[in-house]
Amino acid sequence: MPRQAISRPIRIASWNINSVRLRLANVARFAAEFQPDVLCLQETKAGDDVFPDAALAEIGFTHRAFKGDKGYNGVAILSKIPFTEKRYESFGGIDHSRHLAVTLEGGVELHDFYVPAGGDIPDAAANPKFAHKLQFVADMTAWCKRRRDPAARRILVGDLNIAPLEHDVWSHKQLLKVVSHTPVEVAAMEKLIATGEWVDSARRFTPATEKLYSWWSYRSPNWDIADKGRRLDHIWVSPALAGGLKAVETPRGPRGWEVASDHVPVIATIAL
DNA sequence: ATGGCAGGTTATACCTGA
Repeated sequence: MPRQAISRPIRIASWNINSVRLRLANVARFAAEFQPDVLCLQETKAGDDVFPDAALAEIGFTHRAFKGDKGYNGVAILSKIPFTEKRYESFGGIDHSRHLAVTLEGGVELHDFYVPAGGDIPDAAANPKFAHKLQFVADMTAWCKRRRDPAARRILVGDLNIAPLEHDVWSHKQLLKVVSHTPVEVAAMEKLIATGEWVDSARRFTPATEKLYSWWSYRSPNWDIADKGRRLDHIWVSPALAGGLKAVETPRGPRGWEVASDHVPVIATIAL
């Protein structure tokens, strides 16, 4: 068979799975019900030696790339579309497995990020985890600036751990001092978006005036009723790809599955 | 205003997450 360019819109998903080994059944169910062509995972919590590579191949992801740390962090790109040039870079000055990139057949760069959560105290002087998070985002911004290319065909997905818009959180006012929605983080993310000329794909389809979440705490027993969510998970595309966006879904269902992750997947349908 | 849960680990208490 000759290699063919991708001729139909493809479905690219991002999901913080919070342990890929514990939630293999969730991945299988998601693959069956939502038919992603590419699934980018974060927080796989598995070193490469214990990553469930064969089980994910069984689920139908014929192409897989992964990089994990023992018990923490970890990113993976699972795909039914061939990719080349698996690579990763270090951001934020600590050698965590928080970035993985591939080039999809057809030449689109895909970057999967897991930005540090940042701890509890939103003060870089008092909380090294918050300082690390801000440094990580600043490094991403510098990286975008170095790689600036208006014609580039790029997709950046992941658990970016920042909810930038007022209606990306259940209460803007109550979360202004809560890590993930503080003004300093939001400003850092706005700078990153502007520098990379990224298009926030979900907000192309859900107006900024409408609440939209991808994460609900495990600590709220009635997560669906209380609905105190945040939109921490994102799919961004470069301007050259924005015109191909067909739809973005953030299904709440997977948050209610047995042994659920506290994040739900985000899925973009896009013509490349 | 607070506390509430969950996963992983050379585990059985403590770190992480957000």
